Amino acid sequence: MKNLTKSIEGAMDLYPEAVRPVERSEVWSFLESKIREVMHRYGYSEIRTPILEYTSLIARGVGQNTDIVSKEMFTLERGRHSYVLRPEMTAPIMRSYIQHHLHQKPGVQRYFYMGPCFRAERPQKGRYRQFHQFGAEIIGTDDPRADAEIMTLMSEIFELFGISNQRLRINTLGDSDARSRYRDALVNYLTPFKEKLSQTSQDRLSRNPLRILDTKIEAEQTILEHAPLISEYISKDSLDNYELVKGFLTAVNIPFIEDPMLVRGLDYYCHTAFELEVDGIGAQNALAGGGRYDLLAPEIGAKHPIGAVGFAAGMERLILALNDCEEDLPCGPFTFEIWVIAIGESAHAAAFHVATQLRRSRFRVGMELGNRSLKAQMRLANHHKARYTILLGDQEIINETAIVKDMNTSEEESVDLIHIVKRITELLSHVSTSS
RNA sequence: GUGACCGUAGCUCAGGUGGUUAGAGCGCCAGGUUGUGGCCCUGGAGGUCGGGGGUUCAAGUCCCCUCGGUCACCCCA
Repeated sequence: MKNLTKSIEGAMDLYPEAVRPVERSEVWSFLESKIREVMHRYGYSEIRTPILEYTSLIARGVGQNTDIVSKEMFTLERGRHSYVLRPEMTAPIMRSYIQHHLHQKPGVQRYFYMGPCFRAERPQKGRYRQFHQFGAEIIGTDDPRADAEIMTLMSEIFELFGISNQRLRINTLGDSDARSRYRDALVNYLTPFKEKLSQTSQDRLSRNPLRILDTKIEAEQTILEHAPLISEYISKDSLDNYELVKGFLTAVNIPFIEDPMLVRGLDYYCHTAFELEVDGIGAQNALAGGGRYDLLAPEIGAKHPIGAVGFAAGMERLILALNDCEEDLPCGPFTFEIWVIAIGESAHAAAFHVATQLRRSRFRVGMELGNRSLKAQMRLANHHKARYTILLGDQEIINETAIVKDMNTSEEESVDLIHIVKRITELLSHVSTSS
């Protein structure tokens, strides 16, 4: 019998005060709000698309021969349709852009997103079956400043979180014409070495030869040393464009490493491609990646190419990279300004009333439910770092008062119940101005 | 999909070569204070040792299977 109280492999719960930062819900909301802030500052609006898409959209958009489509998709069949849990966000966003005629809006469109994606891989450090991506897209222009802006934005987000050892690697893949001519040249060069290549590389030689470039097998890297470079096949326009992108990056002090072997595993990329890596988060060291994808739109049904560039980053990997500076991440129990204590059942109603009044007055108020001793309730107030506790017992109910206790000084005062909100407001405004 | 290692309390982990009722620290609950937190002291709850099968007089410990986890290959965020 299957253990029913276990989440599925490679998918995790996020819950308060989890030991590992990557599972701690407070860490997630903290990071999400920071990311949102930066996105808004750069002028990006949030876009949310369904988690389910038609399988054909992803297959066409991402590319039939990619690893993602050929072996990593969670698909489900229902009736005559085949759906897929989205493995990435770019194709769905482009679909949405076309579907809602968003090109009709004035100016270029800037979008950001964050949410779960799914790939059926074996889980390991920094790689989960349900994982979360955040990213940004500029759609509607081929201006090289868009490429530079995307990388600048990406870099700033990681900089903001104190990730200083980031390395930005960039390359240009050229247009589709250059890519197909380069592809032929690479196949011509590699075919004589075919016997010396690994099985996967041999397969790729016919299906997706560019992917052989980022092999990690040393013998293959040696063979590739004298292979033709993609830069030799790229048009002058494209190279000029690449120079402009690099120039803009340099102008705003974004350091980068040019890597002519950098290729991307998704078919829709062309021209600018980039990857941001960092050490210390395991073998999956790519925090983010992206590039230009002008040809995605016609691939999924648009009449013409649509200039677009974007980046995608992994939330879980970001948190792993932050592990070292864990003191910057939220941890510990939820804190309250006020903790309301009822001593005995006769005080329950009054305590509930006081707590609700204060909550409606925008204070953060905690209260234990059930019948626990005063001592136990005080302990909870302390545990949650309440600044003041409000005590209500038999005597207070008779007098229509409450005891307000300052948890720092241990001083107590009696306050009429009708003035309780006013008094707490005074006390806490004093606290916030004096500290 | 392939490989290596690992599964003992809520958490972090002890439990040589099989041998009484499976332990510690932290956390949790209660008491020490008939209505007062943190510190301290005392006590308590909590484990089918991931699950199933086998070897044995005896299995947390050895063997097999299985389910998970972790890491790596591969690939990507």
